Amino acid sequence: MSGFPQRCLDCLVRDTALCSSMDDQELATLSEIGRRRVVHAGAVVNWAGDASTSCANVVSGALKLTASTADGREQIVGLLYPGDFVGQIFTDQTSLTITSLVDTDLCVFPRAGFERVLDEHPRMERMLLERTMASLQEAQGRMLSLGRKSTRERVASFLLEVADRTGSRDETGTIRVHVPISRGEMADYLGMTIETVSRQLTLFKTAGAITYARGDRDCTILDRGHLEAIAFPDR
Amino acid sequence: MSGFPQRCLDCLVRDTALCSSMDDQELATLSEIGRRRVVHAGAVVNWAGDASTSCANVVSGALKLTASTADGREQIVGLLYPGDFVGQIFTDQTSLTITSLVDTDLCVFPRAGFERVLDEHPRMERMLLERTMASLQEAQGRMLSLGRKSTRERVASFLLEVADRTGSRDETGTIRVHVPISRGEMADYLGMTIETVSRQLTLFKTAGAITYARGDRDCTILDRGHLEAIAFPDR
DNA sequence: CGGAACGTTGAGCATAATCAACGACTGTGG
DNA sequence: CCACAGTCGTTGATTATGCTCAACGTTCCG
Repeated sequence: MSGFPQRCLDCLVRDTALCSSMDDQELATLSEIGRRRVVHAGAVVNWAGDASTSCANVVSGALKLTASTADGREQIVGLLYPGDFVGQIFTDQTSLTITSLVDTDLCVFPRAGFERVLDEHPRMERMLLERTMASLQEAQGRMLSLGRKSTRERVASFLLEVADRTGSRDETGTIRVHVPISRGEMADYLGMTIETVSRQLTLFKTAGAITYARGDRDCTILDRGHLEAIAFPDR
Repeated sequence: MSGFPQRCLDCLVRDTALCSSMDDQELATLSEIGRRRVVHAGAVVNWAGDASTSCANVVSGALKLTASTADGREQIVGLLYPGDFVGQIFTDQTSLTITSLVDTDLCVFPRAGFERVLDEHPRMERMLLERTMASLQEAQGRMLSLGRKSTRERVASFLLEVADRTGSRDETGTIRVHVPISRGEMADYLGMTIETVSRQLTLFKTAGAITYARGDRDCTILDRGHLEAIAFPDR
């Protein structure tokens, strides 16, 4: 079957990634230039400053995007999940370091080829535009958090954010949440130190709003209202 | 002369705004739906939460984009200058308050009409995509600043930023800078208080890196290297 | 068993916020 | 013309938030 993208047929993100803007016919052109790549946990996919030669869709797993100062301070500026697009196109140099948080599958495209496909597929370009705008809006919310919220508010917001993305609610109203990152990464995401993250979590646990086993990345939200009241103070 | 956009002919941003992606012919369709609007200093152009019914190009002047918490804390998430595009398209509700910093001319389009023009003009859509990506990258840099830099570093970076955008250098190497915003707005931009901004500026003045008349928005950078060393510490 | 990585907790400290007072400048009204 | 209030910026004193430094417990591996 000529050019029919076998690999794409059973792809986990066929209907959520940028590919979902293409029909099976169109997908052939994209499929031709894409290659699957497995990235093991903790590996750096791209260093800030590298030439921008490729981009990708996240198929499974998770990535973090970090910006850093010359003296080594780090800020996580984004977390990416299956279906998300990664890469800095239309520019020759990257500004972010990309690291996998867990074993991750990528569908990688050479940048030049991807840009050519984009030229010819307005629906995909539109989808990318909408997603870029959504990322920008998310970034604006995070600027508000980083600039104006207390550490307590930021930790509470973060837990709710993760709960909304991946949490599963049981019949008693408790929400099981898997926090995909370490304390250190939470700190880098929230613009604070490991110690402060740990202390704030302990305070929430003491207050009965959450529980978790010591050092564990699984967390149960017992009192969502409590966290919401802290994350979004009305006055 | 059929549909030839008279108003656009002598437009100050004909060659820098999104319009620069269109030839005179194409511009007619955009011109038809655009209307000039003058916004006086301090006026709110849009409140966060309003329906997203229009968008615009900044023709002259300057705008600030602010995000805020329910209890009134504000963070400036962007400053817009002539040639910049304003508005949240592809979404029905706005999330940002837009305020003019000085008397500002806008070229306003109804959102629906603008989106239709975008559908039909891939070069303009591409330009908007590139600009949105640039805004996102800028936002990522600001997340790093807000999350990981000291107030001193942030104020120094800000002065350099403004100098690079609008500063004029004279023969002795000093740079005249007009800071387009009040101390309060600098604080909102940099995620700190008015008092801290003032103190950091005083420190730079005392150190001989800058001068300014008390309370003035015009500032002279005497020692760019000093500010750079503070803004970008190497170790 | 030893070491490394990670998380927690405590003590002390520094940075920046808060609270307060004051000076300079602007525009208004007497 | 001056008195006045209002806004904005500066400066000082005090407080609190969150960082730094340090110690220690746990878990996971070799």
